[in-house]
Amino acid sequence: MKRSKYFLKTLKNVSSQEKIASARLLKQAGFIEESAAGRFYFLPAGQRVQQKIMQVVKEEMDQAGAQEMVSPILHPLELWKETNRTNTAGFELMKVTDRRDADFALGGTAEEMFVDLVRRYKISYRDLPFNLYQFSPKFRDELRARGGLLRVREFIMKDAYSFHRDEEDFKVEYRKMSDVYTKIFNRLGLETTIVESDNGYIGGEYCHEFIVDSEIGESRYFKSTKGYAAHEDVARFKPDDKNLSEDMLELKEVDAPRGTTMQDGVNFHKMPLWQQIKDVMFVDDRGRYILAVIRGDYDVNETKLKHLVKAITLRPATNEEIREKLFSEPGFISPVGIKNKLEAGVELLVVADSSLRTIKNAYGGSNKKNLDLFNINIDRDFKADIEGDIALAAAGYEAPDGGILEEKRGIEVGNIFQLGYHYSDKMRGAVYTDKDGTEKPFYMGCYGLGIGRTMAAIVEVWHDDKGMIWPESVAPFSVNLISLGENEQAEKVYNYLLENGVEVIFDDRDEASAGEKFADSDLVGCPYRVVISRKSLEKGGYEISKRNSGEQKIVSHGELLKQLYE
RNA sequence: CGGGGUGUGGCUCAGUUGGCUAGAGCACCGCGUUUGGGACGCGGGGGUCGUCGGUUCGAGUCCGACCACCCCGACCA
Repeated sequence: MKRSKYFLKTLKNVSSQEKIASARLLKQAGFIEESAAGRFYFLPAGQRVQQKIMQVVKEEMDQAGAQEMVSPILHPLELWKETNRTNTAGFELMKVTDRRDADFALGGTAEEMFVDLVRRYKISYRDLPFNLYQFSPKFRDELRARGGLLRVREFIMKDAYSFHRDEEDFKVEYRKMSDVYTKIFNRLGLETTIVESDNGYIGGEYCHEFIVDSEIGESRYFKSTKGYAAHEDVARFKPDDKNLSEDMLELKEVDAPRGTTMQDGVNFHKMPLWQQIKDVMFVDDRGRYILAVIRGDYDVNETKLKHLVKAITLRPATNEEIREKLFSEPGFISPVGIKNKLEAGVELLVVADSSLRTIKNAYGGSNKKNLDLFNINIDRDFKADIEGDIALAAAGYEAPDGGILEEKRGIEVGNIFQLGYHYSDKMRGAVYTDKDGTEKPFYMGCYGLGIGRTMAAIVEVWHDDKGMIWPESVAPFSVNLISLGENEQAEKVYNYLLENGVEVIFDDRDEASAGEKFADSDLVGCPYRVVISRKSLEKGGYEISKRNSGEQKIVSHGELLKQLYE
């Protein structure tokens, strides 16, 4: 490709507001251009990169036995109603209506479509397992797009869906996909951490995200010094035992004219924070009151709580609700005796965090203003409806594997989900015929990979103050050939490289100065730069330099190809 | 949805207490000179100042509404 004719307009000045390197560089180098917020044009150079990323993904997916296909982008809305995702999808679903008033969702993910496809056939256990995937535009009406390609409203995603007889068979595929993803990202120049994550509205049993560490990433996760890694929403830790050797003392009420915060309790009673009980009242989507009870030095993890009580949404209860519906007092809520006063029709679930088993003789509120209780002990003084892990992890805590948790930030570039029977249960007829002649639901998995976000992540990792530094696997061109007043010789080299299958962009512009060509070359970031000038010819050939190391030397015409393939 | 901010040639921005024909740099076009780190000279084209309404002799500038975009938060595979 000749630069003089290539639709690549690099910019000298780019908005000072753009602080994220990948967004700034991709725009400045003319790879992408924003249409409306979160919707991007991929210009020729950007599209070359995008296609190369897709090519790597395709090669590895095919190698793993997955089969590429494509589904419609408009999904019949009835399908989303079947799985109730019109309400629970985490992103606002975009809808369109056709002239006959038929409603469609603009696909943000395609579980329903693939299940709907598969259930149209009579599938035998002999057909299983299989894994179908596609590259297709996805639409998500995000509240806020940000960071160039990092968070957008329209993007190309590789999404794959696997169908299995049972969990055991699924697990083979899940592990395989995990390996495939690691390999894909490595080929793209990215190191990823596999992080346990929340499955969110997709449902299913568990999932993992692939995260590229980066300061500007939006995903926060915890990593143990011994290897365990989990998203902050689901990260587990071992609460340390505090005073278990103490004897249980008698429950007693004490005057406590104090403020309503945890710290007020500590200051007033001069007792440690961990010995206090923290009580947080929520209301869920069904109107149930949920009292989360946890050790005072920990915080409640709403995601864990939501899963434990099987709620779709949670909100904090208001002070009025606490007083008028639960007959308690904000700042003095207690699990002790709170259920005794409930009116008919008011449902209250007491959820205790396992950390309450690490302390004895706790102190805390009494459901009455300015009165506290001492020596509260679980089981003896109150019973939990549900007991489990609802604690928010933090840096420095002990990880489940015995290491110490460290807080990390990163960009989520892919994820893999165990869907289990989530979709095949909800969608009628999503069954195969087993060996014994009975119909059984599919056991499923799905596997997503954002192409544009991966591109942004590559730039975040691979750039310097002059521009991007593309790994060879995804560079728009391998060679940026620059002629400084030696167009005739350069043209020969250009044709020679093309004939030998080298992807080259030839900067043949007469009107651009040497400095401009060099600056552009650094900005665009092709792995190799080859300069042909009077100076290089005098030294016996062409100057070749590597973008990633800056290493530079003069090579003769005959050595050029060898240098590029080294 | 809450808080903050910005809308002026394609881009980055200036434009004073309301006052002459609305400016600069970059980009673009023409001619010429240039080629090892974002060249130079001369000439040129391009703006209903986000939209609508209001105040005024007069509005880019003041007021109101709306729209778009950006940042923070909420939210979020």
